[in-house]
Amino acid sequence: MIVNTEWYRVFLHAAESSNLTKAAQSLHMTQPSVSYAIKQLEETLGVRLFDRLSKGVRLTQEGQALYLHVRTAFEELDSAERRIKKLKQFSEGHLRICANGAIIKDFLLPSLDAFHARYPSIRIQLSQDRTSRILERLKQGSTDLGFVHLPVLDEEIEVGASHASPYCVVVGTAFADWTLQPLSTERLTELPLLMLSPGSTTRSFIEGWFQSQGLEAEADFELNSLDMLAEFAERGYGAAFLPRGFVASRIASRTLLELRTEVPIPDRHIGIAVRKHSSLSLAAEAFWSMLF
Amino acid sequence: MIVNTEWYRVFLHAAESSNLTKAAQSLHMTQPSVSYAIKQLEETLGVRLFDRLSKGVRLTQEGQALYLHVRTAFEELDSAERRIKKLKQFSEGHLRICANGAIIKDFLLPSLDAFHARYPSIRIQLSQDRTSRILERLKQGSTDLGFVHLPVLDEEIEVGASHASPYCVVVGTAFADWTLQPLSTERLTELPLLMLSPGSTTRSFIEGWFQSQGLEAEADFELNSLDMLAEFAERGYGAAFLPRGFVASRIASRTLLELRTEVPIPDRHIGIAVRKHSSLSLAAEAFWSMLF
DNA sequence: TCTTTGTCATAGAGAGGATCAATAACAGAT
DNA sequence: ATCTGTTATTGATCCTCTCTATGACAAAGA
Repeated sequence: MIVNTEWYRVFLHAAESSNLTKAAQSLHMTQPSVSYAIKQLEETLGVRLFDRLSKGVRLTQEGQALYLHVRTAFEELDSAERRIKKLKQFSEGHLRICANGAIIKDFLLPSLDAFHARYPSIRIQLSQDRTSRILERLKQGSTDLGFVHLPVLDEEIEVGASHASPYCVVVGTAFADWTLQPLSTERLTELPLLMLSPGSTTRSFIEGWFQSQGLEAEADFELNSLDMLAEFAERGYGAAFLPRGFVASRIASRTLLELRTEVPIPDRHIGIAVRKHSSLSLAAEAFWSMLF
Repeated sequence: MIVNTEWYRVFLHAAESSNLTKAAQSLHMTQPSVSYAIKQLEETLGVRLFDRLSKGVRLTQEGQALYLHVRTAFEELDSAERRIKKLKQFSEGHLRICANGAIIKDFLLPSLDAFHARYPSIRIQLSQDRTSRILERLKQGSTDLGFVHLPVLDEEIEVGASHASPYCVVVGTAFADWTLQPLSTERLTELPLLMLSPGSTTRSFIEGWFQSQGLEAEADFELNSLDMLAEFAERGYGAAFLPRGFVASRIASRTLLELRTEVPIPDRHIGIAVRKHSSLSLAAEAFWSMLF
């Protein structure tokens, strides 16, 4: 049985006011329209829903039964619309970002500051996570933008724009004499190496650079954050590969020294990842356009 | 927010098939119509509900939230329609009658037999009850027809048709000599009187007859059913006022004797009562037309 | 790379149904 | 009897949905 659900809306109002004229008013219709709709409904269902009295209408037994169901159905639709309204407000004033820890300090922070200054009422949700988990979250729709190092090979992910992030190798002042001339990659391996824990894309990036030259990088320290790497490098434990932006102030103040290499260290490329075909929230759109 | 609920129906199918073309098929519409409806819904709610992919559509976060609500709402409407269908079948094959005990045997039974013979599949629900309670049940819609003694003064009740039911006074053979000549009402009061318990309309009817002649009827026996009254009269305990139809066979077999009275005992009038303006069920309609 | 296939979107025309204004019909109440 | 408040009916109108035809696009395959 297929019943025009708009008739149910009319029925609902009629049942609640027991008066077709009043129902028409609350529905912003005329009384004959209501009368017509009720008649259609009754004929479609094959049941008389109201007894017509001289001063209004009265639900029949069947009408009463129908009313209970229809009321809960429309209450459900009401709550659906309220829910949507809330979600809309929320998502419009909401920016969800995931990024690698390396990227946050090196690249994201200034943009984020600017965004927050311009749209202070937009709530920012920033999650630091590993690249693989960021992609997962994008795919399940629980974040809007993902900032990851390229390349990203996932079929369902799209990289919107990219940004080069220069890397450098730094040591503490204890190794000052290593800075006098450019180093071959081979000589570099003679230094103790400070690296992130295995599995991170940043570490793979560095290992890949060595491997492309037929050499094996062996980590002497395995630490969990860029901060720790910089800290240990400063104290003279060895050499660390870090985003130049991240260590720029330390290099300027000469607590860290940059090594020159014969083979240049390639830039890494930071990309903005989104789920393919997903429509961006307004906030995400705004943030995106502030980045470039 | 007022949203055309038919759009929700389209949305529901689209969400369930993740494919507007297939949704259109299951809705017996064309794909552009579905596309249009979804667009309307999205614009009205101000939210994008689907991401459009190259092979179908995918619910957005908001769409998923909406879907859950809309689904339960339409499930509710479904169950409403199933409920109505059942009620319809039921009420069409269902006759609900209430009647005074006195009327059942005296008047209703033969008609009921005929009705049952003609419509054996229609379920008959017969409740024996007091007049006041019958009127209550009519007013609350829990019975279709009420068979009661007239007059009925209730504002909300309508009496459709009436039928005269002759009454008589009977005694057992022990009082045979009382039958020789017509009795004045005064003499009648000298007999022990067998009556129904106080409060019944039948008893009021009899008391009213005495009172209209300035006499007081005093009950010697107060019993609860016509059968009991006949039984006690037969055994010679006194005189009972009973519907002539009810005691006809006993009079014929001379186990009960009818007294003649100078002032004739008026007929009682049985009426078919219905709630004013209520539409009768098919079965009730059929039964009604068999009565006259 | 080009074609094919499957998808959704758009445009414009058309039809059908909901809506309306006017009025009738009806029942209670005054 | 008349008045008031209700629902039902009618016929015209208008709007909205639906349709056909076509476009646009993306993915898969030749």
